[in-house]
Amino acid sequence: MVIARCSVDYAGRLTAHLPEAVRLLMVKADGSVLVHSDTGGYKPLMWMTPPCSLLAIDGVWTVTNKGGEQLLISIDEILSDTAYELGSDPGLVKDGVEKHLQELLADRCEVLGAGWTLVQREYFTDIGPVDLLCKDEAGAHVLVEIKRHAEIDGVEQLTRYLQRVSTVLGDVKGVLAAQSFKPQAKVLAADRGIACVQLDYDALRGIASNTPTLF
Amino acid sequence: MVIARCSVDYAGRLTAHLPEAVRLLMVKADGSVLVHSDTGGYKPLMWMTPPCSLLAIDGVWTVTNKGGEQLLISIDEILSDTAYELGSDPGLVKDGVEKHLQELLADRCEVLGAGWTLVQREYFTDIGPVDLLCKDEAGAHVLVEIKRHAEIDGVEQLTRYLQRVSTVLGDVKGVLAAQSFKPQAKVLAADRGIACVQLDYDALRGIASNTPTLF
DNA sequence: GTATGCATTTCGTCA
DNA sequence: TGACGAAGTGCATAC
Repeated sequence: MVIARCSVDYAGRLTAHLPEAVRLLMVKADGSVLVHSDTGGYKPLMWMTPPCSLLAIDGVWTVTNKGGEQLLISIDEILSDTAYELGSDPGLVKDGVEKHLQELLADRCEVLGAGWTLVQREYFTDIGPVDLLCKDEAGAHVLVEIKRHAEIDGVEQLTRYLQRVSTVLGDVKGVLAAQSFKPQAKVLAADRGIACVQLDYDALRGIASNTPTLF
Repeated sequence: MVIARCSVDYAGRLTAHLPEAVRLLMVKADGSVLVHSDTGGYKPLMWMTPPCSLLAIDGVWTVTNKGGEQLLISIDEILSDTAYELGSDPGLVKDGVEKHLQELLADRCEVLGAGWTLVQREYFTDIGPVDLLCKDEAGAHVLVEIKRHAEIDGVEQLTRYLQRVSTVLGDVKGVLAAQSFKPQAKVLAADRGIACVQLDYDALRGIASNTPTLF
């Protein structure tokens, strides 16, 4: 970890240049290099992802990638230079993403509609897997696409599935299930006869006493 | 900048947990906090984007967001603690992104087809701007969508533009121009009568001597 | 302020 | 390894 006044150039998928300024240079154990400023969130100003090699000659660091991309760091003054062995990191545990929503809904697809039953999770088509294949109370097939936040892409995706699956299963309905919806997604879904069901993650995780809002 | 043995918990848009290990904690001037391990590219294991506030009590850092998201860092042992004022950073200069491709193509849309002329760049429709509106050698309108890497979404996008614009300009052709294509994008484009033109960025930047591959 | 589209997206998963 | 979809996406820009 080096704090230095430096200028940086990147030549790879694009070209970019950073004028001279004081920045934080981080070199990780896997060889990756990060150039951070004192603002701007978690994304570095410039970086090189592993695997890559670092060559330091005459105050110029040359970081080279497998694909021939290069990061050139010209160091004018070093203000701090520290190094630590951190060791390997234990993995992190996540919860609340789309896959989890899918598992919950698979277990209780009755929240999508009274009397609905699950036929298959991850129902496979040749253009990709459909999240849920259900049957409604009348026994008709329904494709369910699950999103955390539904946007226009989700509607397009489900539309493609519906077209594809209808050639196999005949007439199929579509349901877009999400915790929240963009207005445009709702409009496009309505235009294509796709129902939108708003999910309540906490309610799904808890008891099936809550009925999702239907609109 | 602190190197410490710590465990971290995040509760916000999702919940996540990091067991105790030695990690790098970075606190930027704008208040954002980054938790880095020694591997894994430029993305931190956990983070909080500004604006946010940090409260340190009894070896527990509590980072809180405007939206009520929280990052809890329990520090068991501090191995290093350094601080520097970096000052504001001058902006960086980029080159080679989609907008630049668009400018280059606007100047020489003849690489899309012999005798083609530019009608308008950023041609506006009520569902968004079309990158280029051209006329081919026969005087027919052509919509051009430019991508660095063309995927299925680009085809969908251009399809929507074509439908929309055809109600105004009558019959319109579509061209998807990109430096590279995903196979699926090519197939779907062909299925919808959209031509794909592969671009050579270096050639575009240089002399118009190179003819792009047409397929 | 909200919606839209790009990103050196990065990152995982699965065929 | 390549392709495809999700992301605590972040970020700039147009409406």
